[in-house]
Amino acid sequence: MTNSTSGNRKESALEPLVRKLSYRTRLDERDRAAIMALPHTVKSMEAHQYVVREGDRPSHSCLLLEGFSIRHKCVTAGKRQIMAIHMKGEMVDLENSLLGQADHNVQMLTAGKVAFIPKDEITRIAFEHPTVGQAMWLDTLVDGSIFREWIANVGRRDAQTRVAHVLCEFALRLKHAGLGDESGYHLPMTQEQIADVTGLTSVHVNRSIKNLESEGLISRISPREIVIGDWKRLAAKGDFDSLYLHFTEGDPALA
Amino acid sequence: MTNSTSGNRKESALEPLVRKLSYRTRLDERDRAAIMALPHTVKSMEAHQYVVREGDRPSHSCLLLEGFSIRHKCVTAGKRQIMAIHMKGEMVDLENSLLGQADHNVQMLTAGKVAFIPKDEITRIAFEHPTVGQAMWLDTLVDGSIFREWIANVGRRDAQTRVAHVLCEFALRLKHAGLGDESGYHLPMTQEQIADVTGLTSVHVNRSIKNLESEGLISRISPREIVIGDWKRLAAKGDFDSLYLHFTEGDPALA
DNA sequence: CGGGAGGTTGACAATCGTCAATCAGAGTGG
DNA sequence: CCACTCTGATTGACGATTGTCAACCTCCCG
Repeated sequence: MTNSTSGNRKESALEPLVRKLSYRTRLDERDRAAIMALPHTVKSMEAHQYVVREGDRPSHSCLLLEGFSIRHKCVTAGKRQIMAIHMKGEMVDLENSLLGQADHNVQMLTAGKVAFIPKDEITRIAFEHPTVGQAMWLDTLVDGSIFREWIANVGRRDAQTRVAHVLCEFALRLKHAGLGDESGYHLPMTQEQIADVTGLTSVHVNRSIKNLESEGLISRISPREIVIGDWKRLAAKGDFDSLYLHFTEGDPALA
Repeated sequence: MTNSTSGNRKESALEPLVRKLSYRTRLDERDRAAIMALPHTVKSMEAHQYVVREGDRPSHSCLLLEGFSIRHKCVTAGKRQIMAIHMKGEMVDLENSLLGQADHNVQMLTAGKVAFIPKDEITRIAFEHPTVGQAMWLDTLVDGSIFREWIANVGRRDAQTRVAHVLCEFALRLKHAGLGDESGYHLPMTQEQIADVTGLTSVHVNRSIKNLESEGLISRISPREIVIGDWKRLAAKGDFDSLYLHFTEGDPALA
């Protein structure tokens, strides 16, 4: 694990955050500069390494620069539920740092890099640059929208539909992050991890994937290389409507 | 249905919002006055009446003044999932109004009153009074925390545990809203609605409740009058830890 | 008194979980 | 190059939780 601290040089590691926040909110030059100038530490993380643990009182908020991370909780009987998956450019710990005590774990899914920003700096920039604050707020609202869809996914869809839905969400989010497109992609998770996303068992996830395959909705080069043959049919099977991702929609009043 | 518009008289209907936001964030007099002065319309709503429908482009954000409301989505096959329940003093529509297009429905569970605030006024106050903006942001983060817990609830707990967990959450939230305490309360929902919260069927919710009753964890005067005999045992059965409600915890940096 | 919504119960079916064995691929050391 | 090992994927047999269907009950209200 290597650390590197940077103040506000021209090539700030926080550029992905500027890009992310600019997506739904128009930021002016001073806003951008203020984000880039946020003090931070970049840390290389190994796969499975914890970023935050439930019960912690984090002093920093985290921005994911490379790799994938998950949020999860453990319930009684040793079961685990994954509540979110994050990719390049996403803030993975506003919740835990701003709310005081972490109510869930944040863990690296793959190796990657994370920028740690003191939480006081987050609240400061939100106060001094209200537009930046609103942009982060909007981001939190989109996270909430995804949480709601996941509640519906695990609560009211059957196994095959759940898995298909997750595959669809991945496709669009990876495309949005510049990591693939809806014709196919590399799944960064094991079937057991997909099980923890969908509230199923790994055995049943395997069967569901095989069913999708036998119905011709997807094919696989290797177990994790997903090829989506017919996006529309897969989306229909997965009861997938991308509205909840709020990609193209934004409030013009905030632009 | 009666309407009444009020500008910024002394007794603003928005006082519950001030109280709510003050809970985790220290607001000064100007912040409070600005909230109270927000233009709004108060509307009496009937039970089952929709506040926002999926696909709408709401022009107003809503504050629940009296009664209970739910957020829900419909999935294929006519099934429905309730993603949130709201009570007095909660903003029930920041998500839908700020994100442009509504990704879910908001519907009254009981009769009640709702204050409609133009969404532009919400973004304006957040910009002009950053502390108020941060308070609303924090509120959004707490909502997100509850969403995450619900994902875990429907994803990884068995039927009886899910129902017990929901009963526990209700008890504490009703107490917090000044509507009861953890010794018991009146449930504002039918068993079918509890089913839509827990991802079960009404028949199975009924069996789960009866089981909780036969184990002596709760008793009922009538089907909806819940008496919690032993809070600790019920919380244990429901795998309930109130941390995720973030009642007592707040970031001192934001106070 | 009648109607309706919601609650309760039983019999049976289906989805999904558990257990356990086997397979496939990547990395390691000899 | 070849065992060896480890993790993850795959499959089958069986069991358990939960859903479905349908009946009946209870309470409230006009």
